[in-house]
Amino acid sequence: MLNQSAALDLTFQALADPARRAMLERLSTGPASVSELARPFSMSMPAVLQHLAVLETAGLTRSRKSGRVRTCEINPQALNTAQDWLAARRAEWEQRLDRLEAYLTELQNKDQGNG
Amino acid sequence: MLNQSAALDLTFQALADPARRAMLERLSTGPASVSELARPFSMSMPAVLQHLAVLETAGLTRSRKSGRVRTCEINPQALNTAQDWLAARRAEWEQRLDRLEAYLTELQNKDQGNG
DNA sequence: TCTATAGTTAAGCAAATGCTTAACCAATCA
DNA sequence: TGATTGGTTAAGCATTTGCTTAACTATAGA
Repeated sequence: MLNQSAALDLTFQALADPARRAMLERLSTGPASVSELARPFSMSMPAVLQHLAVLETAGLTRSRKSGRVRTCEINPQALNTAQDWLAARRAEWEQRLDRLEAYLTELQNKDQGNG
Repeated sequence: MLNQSAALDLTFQALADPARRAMLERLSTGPASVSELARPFSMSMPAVLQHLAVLETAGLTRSRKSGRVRTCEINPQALNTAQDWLAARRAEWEQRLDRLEAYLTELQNKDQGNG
């Protein structure tokens, strides 16, 4: 079991590459084989394999080999970790703005009381 | 103007480091100076500066210098790009599951009609 | 059985990353 | 004015990343 921070490291790192995101985009429409995932890229097979390994290590995809073809699929649950973190940051920020607004309103009210 | 993919590269790459995420977490509670952001880390000042540069280049933060202190703040809008991409992937996946379910239901209905 | 297909491993390399130390500038403050 | 504080730049270095080619294994089909 990986701690939360290490999991986010792997997830965001995996998402930081356009080829890997393209693979995820393809996989979000349904499972695909390795060579099918490789097709859109002008990249050697080993390079594709390495990208897939990064995705799988991050838990963003799973795969199983049957015969000589390996079928990959997305693991949408893994997107949660990333989404939750982003949502939490936004929430904190909104909260802070709310407090700021409340404070400014309070100041204004005091001011009107004194004027 | 950066294209969408390059923006996502920078954003996810910036989020992939625990120190940078910690800085963003701090900033999501309100603005802070460089040295304030540096305090929690056992890391040289230049290292901190570099992390901040990565965040700012990705558009995740902004900063202004007044006197000799530079004040940084989060730019929550930049989180949108990342969140939107994740949401789109999830949506595509859900859609696919829906279609799959519809198809299976259809199969089952046909089967009952023939049985 | 021969051969093409699908994937895998190993080794190597250039560029990017994350850090360091050393040297420095500029705004405060005693 | 001289020292301290806050930040910045430059140079260097170890590690990681993203890719390559070459060599190899295993399954499927003619």
